[in-house]
Amino acid sequence: MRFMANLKFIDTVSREGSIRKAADKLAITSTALNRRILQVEDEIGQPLFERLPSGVRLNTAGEIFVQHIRSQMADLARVQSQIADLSGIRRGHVRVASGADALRHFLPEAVAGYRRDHPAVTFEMTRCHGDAAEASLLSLDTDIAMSFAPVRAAHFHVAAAVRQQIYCLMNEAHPLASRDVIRLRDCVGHPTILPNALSGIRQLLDTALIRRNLELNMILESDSFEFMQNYLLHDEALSFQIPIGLAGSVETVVDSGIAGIVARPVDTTDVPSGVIHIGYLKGRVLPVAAAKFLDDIIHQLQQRFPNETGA
Amino acid sequence: MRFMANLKFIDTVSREGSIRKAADKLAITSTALNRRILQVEDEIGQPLFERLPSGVRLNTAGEIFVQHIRSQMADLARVQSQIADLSGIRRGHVRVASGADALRHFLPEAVAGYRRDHPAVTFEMTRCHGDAAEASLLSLDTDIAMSFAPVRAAHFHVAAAVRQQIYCLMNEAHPLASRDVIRLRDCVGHPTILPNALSGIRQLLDTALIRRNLELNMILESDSFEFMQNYLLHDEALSFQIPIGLAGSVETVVDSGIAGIVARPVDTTDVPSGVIHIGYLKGRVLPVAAAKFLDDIIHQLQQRFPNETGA
DNA sequence: TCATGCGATGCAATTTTTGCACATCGTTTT
DNA sequence: AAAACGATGTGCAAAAATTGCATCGCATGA
Repeated sequence: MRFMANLKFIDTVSREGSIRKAADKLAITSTALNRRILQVEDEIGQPLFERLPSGVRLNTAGEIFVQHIRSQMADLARVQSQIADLSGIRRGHVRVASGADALRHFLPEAVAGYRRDHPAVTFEMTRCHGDAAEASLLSLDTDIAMSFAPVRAAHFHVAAAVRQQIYCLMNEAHPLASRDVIRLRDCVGHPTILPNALSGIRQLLDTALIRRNLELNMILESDSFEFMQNYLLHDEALSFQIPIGLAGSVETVVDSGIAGIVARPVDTTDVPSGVIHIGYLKGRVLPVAAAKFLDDIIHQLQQRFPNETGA
Repeated sequence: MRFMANLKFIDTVSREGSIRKAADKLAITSTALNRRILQVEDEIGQPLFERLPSGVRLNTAGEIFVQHIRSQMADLARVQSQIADLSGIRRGHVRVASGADALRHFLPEAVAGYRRDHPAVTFEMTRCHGDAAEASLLSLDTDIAMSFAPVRAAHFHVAAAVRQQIYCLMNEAHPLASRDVIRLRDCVGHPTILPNALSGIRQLLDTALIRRNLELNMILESDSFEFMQNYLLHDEALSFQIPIGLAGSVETVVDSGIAGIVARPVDTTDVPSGVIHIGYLKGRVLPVAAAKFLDDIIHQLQQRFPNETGA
C-alpha cells in the first residue's frame, strides 16, 4: 500500500520509540526513514516527535496525528474488506484479543469453522487481560475483544455477554470428585492451584474467600491454564476454570476435556458467576470480515450457553 | 501534502468523470495521472473505475473507496486544525453552505468578526438550497450548513434552530407601508416579486396561498434577494424576506437595510414562521476552526433573535 | 574522558515518476 | 461508409525523487 507507507512509517517509529529501530523493523535504512519523517513534519508544518538522546517520542501534535493515522489504517482495512466482499470472496484480517480461557478450545474451534467458509480471511489472536484488551482496542491494534472481567463501558461496545459459573477441576481419583457440586469450604485444606491475580477467575475466588473468611492452600500460581490442568494429572490438587475454557457443551462439562480430569461446578452462592464480555471499540465500524466473525462467535455462544447469553 | 496526493487525485478524477479533465485541473499530464490511478487500483487489488468511451466512472468498489477518501481528507483537516490550535494560532479552513438569506448580511458580518480574532482561518461560502446542502455535507464538501427549510434529520445534526417570521418588503411610498402588520389578503392585486420555487420562503408562501385560496400577482421570480430588493426601489411592488436576510436587529427590522425600502411583518396566522437550521453531518467531528465558528454564529443568533433560538 | 548510540546531512547511485509520441478502441460526424 | 474525434493505455528517454553510505554534532553513561 504505497500511499499509506509514510503514515505506517510514522506509526512504527512512534511504537518503537526510535528511528533506527523502526528502520530495522521496516527493512529500510534509518536515513531514508528519517528523511521521510522530516518530510511529513514539514508538510504538517510542525514537528511530530521530540528528539531525545535515546531516540524520539511523540509530542502533543504527534499524539493527535498518530491517533489519526491509526484510525485511518483501521478504516482502510474496513474499506478493503468491504471491497473484497463485493467480489464474493471474503478476505480480510481479523484481530482478536481474548483471555486465556476462550483461547483454549472455544476460539480455535470458532476460527477454524470460520476459515472453512472463508479461507481468504486471516486471523491474529492475542492473549491479554482485561485492561490490556481495552488499550489494544483504543490503539486500534485489535478489532474484537473478549474478556472475563467487568469492562469499563466508556470505550467498549458490548456486543454480547455470557454468564459463566466457576468450575472446580481435579483428578478423577480426587476425594471431591464424587460430589455433584463443590462448596468452597470443601476445598479448604486441599492443595490448590490458582490462576494469577490478573485473571477474572482469581478475582472472583479472592473476593469470595475474603467474604467467607476462608483461605485456600495454594501450592501453585500460574497464568497458563494448560499447565494447571495438566499438573492435575500428576498430583492430587484442585484447580478452577470456567466452561468456555473446557471442551464440550455445558451438559458434558463434567468431563474437563482432558482424560482423567473432571470438572464439578462450584456452588454459586459461594462464588458468584462472572460474565464474559465480547465487543469492540465504541463508535467503530468493523471490517466486514471482523463483523461476520463477531456474529459467528455470538451465535456459537448462544448455542453453547443458551440460557447464559445476552446482548 | 505528499502522502495524500494519490487519494486526492482519485477524488478529483471521480468528480471530473475523466482522467484528462482531472489531469488538467491538477496541472499534470493525463499520462502520469492515469498511471497513478492504475497503480492504486493495483494496490487495492480491484479496479475502482469503469472505463467508458466518454471517460471514467466509479464502480461500486470505487464508490466505497472514494467515500473513504473524502472522510480521510475531512478528518485530516480536522487533525491539522487541532494541531495548529496547539500552537496558539488558530488556522484552518471553514466551508459553509447556506441559503441566500443568511449570505446577505448575517454571514458576512459573522465571518468578518471571526476573522478579526483569527486571521489565519480561511472561509469558503457556498450558496445552496436545502437538498444540495445535505448532499454537500454528505460528500464532505461542506463543514457547516445553514438552511431555511425542513431538514431530514437522517444525516444532519442540528446544532441550533432559529424561528423566522416572514416579512413583506416594499418601497416606503407603497400604500401598504403605513400598516404595522401585513395580512396576506392585503397583498393580493399588488405586483409581487417572489423568490424561486426552491426557496424556503416561497414554499411557506405557496402553502399559505393554497390553504387560503389566494393568488398573488407575481410579476417577477428570482433567486437573487439583492436583485429583488433593489427592484423595489424602482417599482411599486412587494417582496418577501426573513429577518436574517435583513440588516439590523429584529426591533429595527422595519428598516430593511436599504434606504427607501421598508419591511413589515406578515401576520403569522396567515403565513407561519419557518425555521433556520444550523448544523453539520451527523457523527462528524468538526475541525477546531469550524467548531468555533459554529459556536460563534449560534451565539450571535441567540443575541440577535433571543426568543427564537433553540438547540 | 572516552565510547556509545541517537538523529541530521552532503553526495553519489539508483529507483521511481513524468512527459512525449503513439497505439487502441468506441462514438460521432461528414 | 469512412474519417475524425476524444477517451484510456503503453514504450521509451528525460527528469525527479528516494535511497544508502559516510560522516557530523550531540547528549548520556561507564
